[in-house]
Amino acid sequence: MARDRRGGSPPPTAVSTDLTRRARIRDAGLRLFSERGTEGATVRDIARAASVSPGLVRHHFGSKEGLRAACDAFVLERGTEIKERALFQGELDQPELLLMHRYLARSMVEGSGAAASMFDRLVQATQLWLERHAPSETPDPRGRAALLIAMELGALVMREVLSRALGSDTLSPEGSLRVARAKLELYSQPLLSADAAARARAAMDALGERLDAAAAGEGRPATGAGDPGG
Amino acid sequence: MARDRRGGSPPPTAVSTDLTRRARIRDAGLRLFSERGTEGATVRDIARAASVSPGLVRHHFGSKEGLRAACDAFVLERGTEIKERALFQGELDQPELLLMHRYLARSMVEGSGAAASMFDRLVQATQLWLERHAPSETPDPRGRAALLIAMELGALVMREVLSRALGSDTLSPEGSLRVARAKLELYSQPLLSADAAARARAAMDALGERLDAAAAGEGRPATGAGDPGG
DNA sequence: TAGGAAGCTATACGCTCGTATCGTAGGCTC
DNA sequence: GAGCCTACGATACGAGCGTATAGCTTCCTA
Repeated sequence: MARDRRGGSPPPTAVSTDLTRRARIRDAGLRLFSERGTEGATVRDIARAASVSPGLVRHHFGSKEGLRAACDAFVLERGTEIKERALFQGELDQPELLLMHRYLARSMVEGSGAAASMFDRLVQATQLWLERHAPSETPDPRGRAALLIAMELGALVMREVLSRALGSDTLSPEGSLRVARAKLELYSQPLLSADAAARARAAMDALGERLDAAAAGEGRPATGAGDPGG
Repeated sequence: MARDRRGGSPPPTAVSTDLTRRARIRDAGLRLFSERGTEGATVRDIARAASVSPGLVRHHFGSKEGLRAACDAFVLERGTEIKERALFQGELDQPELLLMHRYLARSMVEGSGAAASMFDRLVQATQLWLERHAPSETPDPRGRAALLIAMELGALVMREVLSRALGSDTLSPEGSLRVARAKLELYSQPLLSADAAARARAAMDALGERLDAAAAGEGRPATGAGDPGG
């Protein structure tokens, strides 16, 4: 992925950016995949966005799926690096980080292969964060972390409707500040009173026992309960 | 949408279910749209799932978009009814409710028109729920509710990766119980200490002031901060 | 300085999609 | 029972997709 500039019809002048054409294609793929999904983003569109012929996409990445895999790999590699920089050096307002997030969120909705491993990685990091900053004697720390990450990413995926409902773009400075404040609100005070929580816990324990009993005798199934409002 | 049964190639015998063919198409659309998205679900597949010719889809709904609109309308209408029944009569384990949820979540990811209005409706209901059960002197109750709903739906959309990470299907009795417990955990105890919350709040206030100042003089933008682990 | 390798475009093939059109069968109205 | 409306299937069409291939240009190497 180092700098290289060779042959081709257009004479070797700088073309819009100083990136390799290969890198330009990858970046365009990253952006269009996260905006429109794997199906929605066509090779031709990606090529156009990179100011390149569709054939070149195939030349460099073999196939659309190949480009997809390359994007996955890139996010997996650079993503963690960028995220660490953001977390530990406070460089939070990187548009690159946002792009990675959006790409990941899309991938996870669509169930891409690399998305799953990235999700696992995020869950593990979150679990560590939770153990350090929000300890709890929960019997299922991994479940707690996984659900939190899924919900976090959800807010990103729902960006469009969320923006509409709030009246301001979630990605704009004002909108993201508003979301950040709301998130702070949600994270700093419990939604359920100790009373309600205890009642819900009891109900779930009962359900769990019923489930265990059913497992032994192939009884009727039962689904979850107890979420506020949604 | 009443019962009707007229002409057609197959003699008037009962076909697989007792639903109108029109209703069968709508149901298949509901299912396939929520499983594969608007692009992923083809008219031919939907027709096959409904044991019907592709032409009949067009006949009844005009176009694929028409079918989509009909599904939206159905969810908008029946959805609230079902949800109310679920909430107020405790009938939580309806597979129909789950289908509606999944359809909605997909719609919102894809930004369908009706999804937006449904989202608004959900936000309003959640806001009421929050005011009653988790009062707070937040300056932005609507923002809090909207974010909560977006995150709730996110967990649904991320079902695939979430299931993979947890090791058990989120929709199975065991899996959904586990998710419900994790959710209870998250909702019943704050993730941020009063200390950390105060610090974050101060940082956001500072950011907000900087933003207001910039608004007057067209200064440089700045993006949000302060989310745990994600 | 000849020749192969790499970057790149242009063009075309085959497939699948949404949609349009036509033909047919049954029920309703007068 | 003639005429018409509605339900429905079969077939076809054009567009857009991913992909294959051929050919040109430039650089590297021997």
